[in-house]
Amino acid sequence: MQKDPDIQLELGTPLSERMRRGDLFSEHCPSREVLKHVTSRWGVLILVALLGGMHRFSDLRRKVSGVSEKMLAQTLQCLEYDGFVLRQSYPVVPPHVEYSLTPLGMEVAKKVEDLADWIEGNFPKIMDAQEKFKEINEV
Amino acid sequence: MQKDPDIQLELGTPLSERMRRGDLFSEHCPSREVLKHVTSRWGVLILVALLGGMHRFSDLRRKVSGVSEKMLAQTLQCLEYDGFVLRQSYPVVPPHVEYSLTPLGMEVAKKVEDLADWIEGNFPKIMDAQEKFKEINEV
DNA sequence: ATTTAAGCTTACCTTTTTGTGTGTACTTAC
DNA sequence: GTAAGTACACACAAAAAGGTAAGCTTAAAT
Repeated sequence: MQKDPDIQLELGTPLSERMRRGDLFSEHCPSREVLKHVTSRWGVLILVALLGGMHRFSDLRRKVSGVSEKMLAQTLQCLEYDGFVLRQSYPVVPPHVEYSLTPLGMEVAKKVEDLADWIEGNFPKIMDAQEKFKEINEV
Repeated sequence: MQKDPDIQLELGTPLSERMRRGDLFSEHCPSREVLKHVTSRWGVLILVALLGGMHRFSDLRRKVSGVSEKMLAQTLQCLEYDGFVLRQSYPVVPPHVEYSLTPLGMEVAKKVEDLADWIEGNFPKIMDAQEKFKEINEV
């Protein structure tokens, strides 16, 4: 009987450790927010794109095809806030802004790229599995 | 001048290669769907949870705290469809269903866990960055 | 003289995602 | 006799994400 049923105590790990790293399995874990930014629809693509080096806003917009200006700006702000992206603006006309990865950002971006690459590389296998599923479940 | 402006031709990579792996940067790339399933709010947590071995529906519901039954069922179906999760149901009363990772699922799950672990482990650094951002931008 | 471009912001609207509550069929525990 | 657990499905509602179009500033290109 707990006051807040959301707080899960995992007895295997000491409390201090859980506070320091957060525990993604427990609700309201602050790490979930960061995870959301990183794994968001456009977050993934932007991070991977920036692994290729510095990009201007419009470069990113063209590279990550399908993203709207609004979403690009918003996602970049999240990633900047988390310390993954560095934004350098030069106050000239027309505006000139450069986006790049911070050292911290490089690390996450590599993890994200790993995942993305795996999916791209194994896409044929996945499609096979999907076909089999459809056959079996007569969809 | 193209009929479908969404189709981006990246001249660095041969066409056959792009068709086989898909290109996440181009809109409507089918891999984006799979990526969405895997990086979805609950997809990440479910995959990581299943790395710990077979789970029943309710076990997962308790472990991945915050997930609703509806979302759990839906996400599991997506992951099953993609060939990442194996569902074995025993027609007894009350119902008994076991979920586990396929070999393919283990591979993605590891990539996802890598990412999740990195975020959990570096969360203090991220928080520091967030604090600095707030100071500088007087939020 | 008008268009184009840069990098956004804002308001408004649509689509997608997620949550809630209910029902089901049956058994075991209280 | 009633409640709880099991693994969902379904209908409805709320919330979040995303798209669209306009505006801003100033200079260069047409």
